[in-house]
Amino acid sequence: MPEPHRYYLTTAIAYANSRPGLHTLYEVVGADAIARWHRMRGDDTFFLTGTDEYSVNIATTASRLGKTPRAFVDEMVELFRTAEDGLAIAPDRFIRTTDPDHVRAVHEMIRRAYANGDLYQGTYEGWYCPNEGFKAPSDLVEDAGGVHCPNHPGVELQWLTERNWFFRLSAYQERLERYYAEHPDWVQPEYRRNEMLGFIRQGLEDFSVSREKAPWGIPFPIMPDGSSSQRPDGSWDPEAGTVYVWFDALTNYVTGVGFPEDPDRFARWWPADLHIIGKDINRLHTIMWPAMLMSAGLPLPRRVWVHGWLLVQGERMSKSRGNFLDPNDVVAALGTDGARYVLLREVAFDRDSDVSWDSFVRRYNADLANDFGNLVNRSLSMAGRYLDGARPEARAEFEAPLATAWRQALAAHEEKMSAFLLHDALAALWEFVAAANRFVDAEQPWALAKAARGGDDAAAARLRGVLGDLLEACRLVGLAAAPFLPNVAARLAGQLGVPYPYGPTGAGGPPLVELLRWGAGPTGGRIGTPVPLFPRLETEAQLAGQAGPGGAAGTPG
RNA sequence: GGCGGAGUAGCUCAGUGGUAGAGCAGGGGACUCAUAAGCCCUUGGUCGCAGGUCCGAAUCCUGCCUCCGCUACCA
Repeated sequence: MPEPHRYYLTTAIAYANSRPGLHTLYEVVGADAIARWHRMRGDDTFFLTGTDEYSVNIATTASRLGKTPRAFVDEMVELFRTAEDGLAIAPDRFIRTTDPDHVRAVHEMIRRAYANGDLYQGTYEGWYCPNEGFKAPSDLVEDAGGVHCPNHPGVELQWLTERNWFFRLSAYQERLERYYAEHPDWVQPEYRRNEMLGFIRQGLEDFSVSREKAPWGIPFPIMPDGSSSQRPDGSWDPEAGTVYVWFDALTNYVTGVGFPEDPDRFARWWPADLHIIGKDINRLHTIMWPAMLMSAGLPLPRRVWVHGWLLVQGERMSKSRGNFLDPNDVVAALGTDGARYVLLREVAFDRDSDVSWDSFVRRYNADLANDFGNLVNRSLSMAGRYLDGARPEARAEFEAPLATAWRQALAAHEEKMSAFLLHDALAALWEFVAAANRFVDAEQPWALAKAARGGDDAAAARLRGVLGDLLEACRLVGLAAAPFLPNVAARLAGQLGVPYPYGPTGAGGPPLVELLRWGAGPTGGRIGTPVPLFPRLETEAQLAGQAGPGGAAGTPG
């Protein structure tokens, strides 16, 4: 199958209610690596991420801090962008639900649903927890004192009645089931698909898409009588209420690529190739969102990938639990590329994984400092010492044992990347790194060098071949791992004395597959000065010191 | 409660009928190019429990125990 010429991928937009946690940016780091992989392969890539900024809670928090909601989210967004910069995340657009074009896109989605007969006025009523919003009866606990929210037992519940617009999700059950049947892998991993299919088969209820009493939101564009809620002066009639935040949030995926104002751009990028989301919002993305798109007459995304959570001692890392790591601390301790690597290697992309400072440091030292970093360092040092810094060429594929190992490693790596198993994709590359380290000990270049100095021409030739193979191995791993290690990849190329043709976001060079062939590097030239790419981290205590007070999760003591 | 998944070495996991595996962590060794890294060897498991089928079960069947996911409007 030919590679698609364009690739559009998204993350869920992050809820801008407080500073970002590592567990939130994990998803963005994974998406960024996939985006870079596509850019380097030569695909025209559009990577969208951003922030979800409307909600009653945000308005409440802002008010408590004496700020306007807008001023508050501006501050939060700045924190997200700074943390993402630290992780070398390079979106093609950072979308905010407060962006003006997004408001217009949401209005268009609402109008289309209305025109399609999928919106009607109804009444929503139920127990309302001031901290969490409306609660389903099954989510409440009842005792002698009455009914309360299990998460906020001290907060008194209110019985509220809202007149809302409802979306006719019930009308989409069959169409969704058919879509699932005709696109069996559109939700992955498979068990996540099965959960949603089971949910659909239970029958679907309509859901509300407006809120009467949530002023911090996108104005609902339609009055109860079906007329526009926009007034002559351009403002929106507050009587119409606001758009339910999930309807708003999901729409960001089409806003980001030009809906509805730039039809050419939208036609080029939509449907999305990939939505990457957390398992907690699976239903929104694989039931509600496709129904919204069907209603609007738009094609459905090709794939939704549901990743797992970061766990701390078996519990979900989250801001409310307070057991989260600050991404800035992790970057300070491990570096940008080190942080990206340990996150994506240590956490399985298809399920939950326990993380800790200890596991990060061990992974960093074992894989980056000891295995790969040291391989680069020892290979360059030997070339500098034994060959006077002249860059030796790799041997031909048929006489280079590492070339065979590379072919296998690359095939495994690409298979895992295509399946979004990022941790396994890295593991495949690192098996090759281990093979290269074994190769050094098997060949003993220092012994060859000694023989060569003694006038053994065959040993001298073999030495050049062995070192050429090793530098080639380093070049190949550096390039293949570049979506994960974008900064180090460029530095490594400099040390190896080979060009690095890709730009800061991974775009601009030749298709990666060409440069990943054994022997595809330039010939001749000189190597640079070896400088450790990943300085070894000595102790956890040292790390904890660097990490500061925010680094609570898994810190000893 | 219903549906689904999992329990294998200290940790994370692979292994769907034929003499228990990997990585990391732990122990020992030889080497020296290297970030005291790398390489080689190695300790360690009644494969959740109890039955059953089979010449043979981590693997199939039954029951039980434990854990997890989904079971609709915080985002």
